Amino acid sequence: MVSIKDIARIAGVSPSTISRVVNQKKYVKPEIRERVLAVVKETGYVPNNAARSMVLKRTFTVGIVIPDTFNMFQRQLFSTIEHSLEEYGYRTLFFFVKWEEESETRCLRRIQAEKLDGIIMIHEVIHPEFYAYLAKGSVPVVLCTFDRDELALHSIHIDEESAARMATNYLIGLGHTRIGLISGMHFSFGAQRANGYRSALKEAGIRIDENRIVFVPSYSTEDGRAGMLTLLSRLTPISAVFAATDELAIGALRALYESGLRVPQDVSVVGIDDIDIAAYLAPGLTTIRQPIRDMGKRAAEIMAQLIAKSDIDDELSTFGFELVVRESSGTPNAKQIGAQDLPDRASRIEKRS
Amino acid sequence: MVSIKDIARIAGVSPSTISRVVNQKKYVKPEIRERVLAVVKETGYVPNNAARSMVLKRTFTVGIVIPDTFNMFQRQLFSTIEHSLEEYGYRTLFFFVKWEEESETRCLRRIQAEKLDGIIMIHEVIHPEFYAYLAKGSVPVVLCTFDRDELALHSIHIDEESAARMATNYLIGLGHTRIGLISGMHFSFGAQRANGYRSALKEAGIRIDENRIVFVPSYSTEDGRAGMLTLLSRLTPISAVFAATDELAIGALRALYESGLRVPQDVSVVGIDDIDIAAYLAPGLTTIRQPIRDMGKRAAEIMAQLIAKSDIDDELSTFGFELVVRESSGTPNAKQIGAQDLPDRASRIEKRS
DNA sequence: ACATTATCTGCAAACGTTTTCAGAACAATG
DNA sequence: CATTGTTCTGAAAACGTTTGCAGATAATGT
Repeated sequence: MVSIKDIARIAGVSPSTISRVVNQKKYVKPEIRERVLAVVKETGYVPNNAARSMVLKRTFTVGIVIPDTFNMFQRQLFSTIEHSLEEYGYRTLFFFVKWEEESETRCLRRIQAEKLDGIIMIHEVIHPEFYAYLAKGSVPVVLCTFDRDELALHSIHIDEESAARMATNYLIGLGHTRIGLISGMHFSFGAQRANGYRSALKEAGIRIDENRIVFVPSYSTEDGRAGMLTLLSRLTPISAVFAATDELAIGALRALYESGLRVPQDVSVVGIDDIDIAAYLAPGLTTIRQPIRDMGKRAAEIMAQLIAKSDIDDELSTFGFELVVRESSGTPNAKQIGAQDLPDRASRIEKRS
Repeated sequence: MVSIKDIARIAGVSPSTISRVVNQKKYVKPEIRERVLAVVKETGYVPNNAARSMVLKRTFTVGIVIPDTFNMFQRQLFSTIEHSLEEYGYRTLFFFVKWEEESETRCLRRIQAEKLDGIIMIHEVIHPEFYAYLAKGSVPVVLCTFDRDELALHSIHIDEESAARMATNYLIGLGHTRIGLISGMHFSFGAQRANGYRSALKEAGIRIDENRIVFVPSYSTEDGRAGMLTLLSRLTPISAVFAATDELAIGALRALYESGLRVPQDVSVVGIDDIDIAAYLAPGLTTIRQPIRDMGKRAAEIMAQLIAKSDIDDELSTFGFELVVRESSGTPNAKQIGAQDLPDRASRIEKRS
C-alpha cells in the first residue's frame, strides 16, 4: 500500500511534513500544504490506523460487548451508542459473545489485544475473570442496562423493579387479579422484574400463586411462547400476563393465538422495553417504554468523559420510563369489541421518572 | 501496558524468544518455554494487535458493510457470517452505514485506514466511488444478497425475481386475481421482486393494475403500514397482497388490523425472507424462505478462499429458496375459520432451487 | 545593523511486534 | 578429532506513523 514515505517522496518533502498536513497542524507553508494535499488526493493515501495508534498509544476505539443473540431493544441501544460515539470521535468495535465461558474468555483476550480506549457492556457476562478485568480499572468501563454494585463502575439503567411494578399495577388497576408472569432465568433484570411483579401483587393484597409464574431459560420469542403454553396447561385461571420483555410477550401473544384465545378480551398481555415492532403487532403491545435513545446517548457521553479524564457530571444515570397503552390490554372479561373500536395507537401514556 | 520487552526482561530472555513462544514456533527449549509461559500468565500479557498486523501486513480482519437500519434478515445473515469467519480465523469489523453519500464516504475512508483483509457487502451502497474502490481489486470482496454484473465481483444471492414469482404464483394458485404489491424504492431487489410479481401476473394472463401497486421509500415496517393504507385508500378491490419483504408485510398486517380487515379471510398477505418473527405473528406470515445460514456460510467460505488466494470452488452462489405457508394466506373469500382450525405452523413447504 | 521572535522543515527516535541472519551450543557422524 | 547437522538464542531491521529537537529562514522589534 501507499505509505507516508511514498507521499513524501512524490511531493518532495519529508514524512514529517506529510504528517503535519494530514493532521492539520500549523506551521506548514500554504504552498507546500497544497502540493501535499494534491498528492494525497491523487494517490488515495489514507494513514494506517495500526501504525498511528501504536505511536499515539490511543486507538480511538470503544468496544461494545453484546450478546450474539441481542434482541431488538439491545440493537436499538447499540445503534444509538455507536452514533453518539462517532460524534465524540470514537469508532466502535463490536464483540458479540455467546452465553458460554469460553466465548467470553475469547472476547476478553481480544479486548486486551485491541488496546481499546473504553468498553461498554450491554451484556451481563458470567465469567468472574471478565469482571475482574473490568474492575481493575485499566480501561474506562460503562455498564449498560444493568449494574454491579460491588464493582463501582459507571452504569446506565432503569429501576427494573419499579418498571415491572408499574406494568403489574397497571393490570391491577384495570381490575385484573389473576395475573400471570413469564420471566427469564439469565440476567439480573429477569429476577428484578419478577420481584417487581411480586411486590405489586403484595402491595395490592393479591395472593401470589406460584402456578401463575413461569421462568423460561432465555428471553427468546420461542421461550415466551413456551412459557405461555405452560401457563395455560396448568389450568389455573389467568386474565392477564406480564411478560418480562416484549419478545417474551410476542411469544405469549402467539401462544394465545394458537390456543384460540382472544387478546385482550380473554387475556391481557403487557411487556417491557417497547421495541420497535411492539406498535406494529396486531394487537399492538402494551408495554413499558425505556428511553433507549437517552440511555444510549448518556452511555456514550459518560464514556467520552471517562476517556478524557474529565469529571463525570452528576446527572443521574438511572432513567425514567413510561407506560405505553396499546391494544393488548383491557379490563378483564370485557365484551368483545370490533377492530374499528380500537383506541388510537399508543393512546394513553403515563409518565414516571 | 505490558509489552513483549517487559516479558523478555522478566523472563531473562530476548523478545525474539517471547515471540516464538507465544506463536508456538518450534526451536525453543522446553524449560524456557515453561518459564516464559509462566511470566505471560502472571502478567496477563496479550500481544498488541496493531503492532502485530503492522509487521505482518495482515490484519486478519474482514469488514462487513451493512445498513445501520439493518433488518432482521440482514441481522441473521451477519451473525452467521461472523461465526463462520471466526472459524476461519478472521475477526469481523462492522461498518454500519447510513443511506447517505457522506456516511458512505466516511465508511470508505475507515475501510482504507483499517487495511482490511477482505470486505463483505451486505449493503448496496450508492456512491460510485465506493464501487470504484471495490472494483479496483486491491482487496477481496464478496457481495451478499445482491450483485453488480458490471463489477465481476463474487456474489451470494437468490434469484430475486423468481422468488417473487413463486410468491405471486402461490397466491394465483389459491385463486387470487386481485393481488396488490408493496415494494421499496431503494436497492435493486425492490425492483427485481416487483418484476417477479409482474411477470407472474402476466404469465397467468392477469391484467396488471397499477392501482394495486405501491412503492414506498424504504423497507421499514412503518412503510409497509403506510403502503397498505395507500392501497386500501385507492378503493381498487384487493384480495391479497404481496409485500417485497417480511417487514413490509408486517406493516401491511398492522394496517389491515387497524382497518378492521381480517387476515386471511378478507385479505391474504405474503412476504419474502422468513425472518425469525414471521412464525410468531398472529396470524403467522406466509413467506419465501431464503437459506440464510447457507448463504452466510458460503460468503465466509468464499472470502476465506479469496484471502488465501486459493481457487474458488465452482459451487453455485445463487441459492434456492422455499415457500413457507402459514396462516396469513388463504383462498379468496373463504368463510371465516376459527383459530382452533389453524393449520400446523408452517404446515406446507414447497421447495425449489 | 543586530537581536529577538515566529514560521517552517527534516532528522531521528519511538511505539510493539515478527523474522532473517548469524552465531553458539551440543550431538552425531566420519 | 574434525566435520556436519541440529537445536536453540539474540541482535537488528522492518512495518507506518508522530513528535521533540535542532537548524534554517523569514518577519519583527530595537
